[in-house]
Amino acid sequence: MGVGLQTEEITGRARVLDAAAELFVRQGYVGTTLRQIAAATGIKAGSIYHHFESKEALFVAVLNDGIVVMIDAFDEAQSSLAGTDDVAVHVREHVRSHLSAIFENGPYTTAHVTSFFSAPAEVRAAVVPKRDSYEQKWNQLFEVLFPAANTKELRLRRLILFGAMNATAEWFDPAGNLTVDQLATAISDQFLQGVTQYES
Amino acid sequence: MGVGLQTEEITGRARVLDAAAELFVRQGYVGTTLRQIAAATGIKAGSIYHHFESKEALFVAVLNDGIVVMIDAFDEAQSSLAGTDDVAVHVREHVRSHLSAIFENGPYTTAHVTSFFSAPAEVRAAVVPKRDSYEQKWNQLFEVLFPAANTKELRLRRLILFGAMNATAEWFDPAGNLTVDQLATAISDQFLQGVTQYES
DNA sequence: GTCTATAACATGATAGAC
DNA sequence: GTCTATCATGTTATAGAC
Repeated sequence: MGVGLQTEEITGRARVLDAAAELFVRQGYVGTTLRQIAAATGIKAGSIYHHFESKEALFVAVLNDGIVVMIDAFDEAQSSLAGTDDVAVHVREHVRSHLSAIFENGPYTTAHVTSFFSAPAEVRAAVVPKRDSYEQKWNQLFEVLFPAANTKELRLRRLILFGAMNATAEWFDPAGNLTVDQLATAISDQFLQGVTQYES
Repeated sequence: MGVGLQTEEITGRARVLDAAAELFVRQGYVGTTLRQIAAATGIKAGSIYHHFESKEALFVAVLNDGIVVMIDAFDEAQSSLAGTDDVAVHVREHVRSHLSAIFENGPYTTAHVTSFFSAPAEVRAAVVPKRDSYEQKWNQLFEVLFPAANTKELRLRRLILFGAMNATAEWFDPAGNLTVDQLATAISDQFLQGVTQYES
């Protein structure tokens, strides 16, 4: 639900969540302490346990919110594309929506893509259902857009695209020369046409 | 130098390094303790300080060895391609060599690609020179292969490709259905031609 | 080169007052 | 809902014996 990011009533729980998400992005799960999260929230470490039963539960909440943001962005993009048939437009718009979730929707999605794999097994297990449902949306999209390819091939292509997109969280600076939109176009073009356009 | 991986004389230092690399891959830097590394080596935690002056220095050594493996693999691939002009062959062979370094050359390279960005700033700074020299090799390769593109474009394409390649460390299972060679072909094809081949 | 022992400190978590 | 105080444990790192 991206708690605390959209409404005025920012509860104490949401403020803890916001602070935690930001710190997890910068320092990872193990590298972030409850004392740091508490300090960033403006409370003391012990008080966090009024909102979450453990550090792991807090992490699960952050990662889950991260996918929810991505899922919402995906659905919105899909709605806005209802009247279009152009494969390239569909791909570009969904790539843009995924990157936008990472760079323009707070730290939740960024925390998800950067620290899902390094999360403790129990945390990953708790997050996997929603994460799977997001991946299924992409798989289904690809099956519609590329009916000539088989499921296995498309899954591989999706993993390659996800790798390229999620890695941007590690090197792309939205305040730099390139905008998120331009980055989305570059990745989408690359995914659709490759680099053959540059061959001499 | 990939210490301890190639010769018979496996020094105590190299055995610590090997154990550390493997644990860093599985648990990350902060998630791995000196006691675990010592136990995996067959010594006690305090003894590690005979070989390395700190945990950070040990991490730096692992990450640096990881790039050295990649650099060696790159140079070898380049030598073996001396007689070929085919752009696709060059790209495929270098992609294969990069993936081979991750999946078939011990845990050093894997540790590098999975935990470079989450490493402490001082560690990253110590590793950056060699890392840069590897990236420059790719940039130079691309400028030769795609003379029609400008430097900025090629840097962006390289980052997209690196994202796709390095992310495989997180999901690809070399013991599964797909071989490393097949994975390399898929990524290389995707990079060169995109998915347009599947468009209806 | 490895050991034991320990210093010095940080961590997640709990209990009970306000 | 937040506080203080504290527990139990784990952490890197050091010192000196063997």
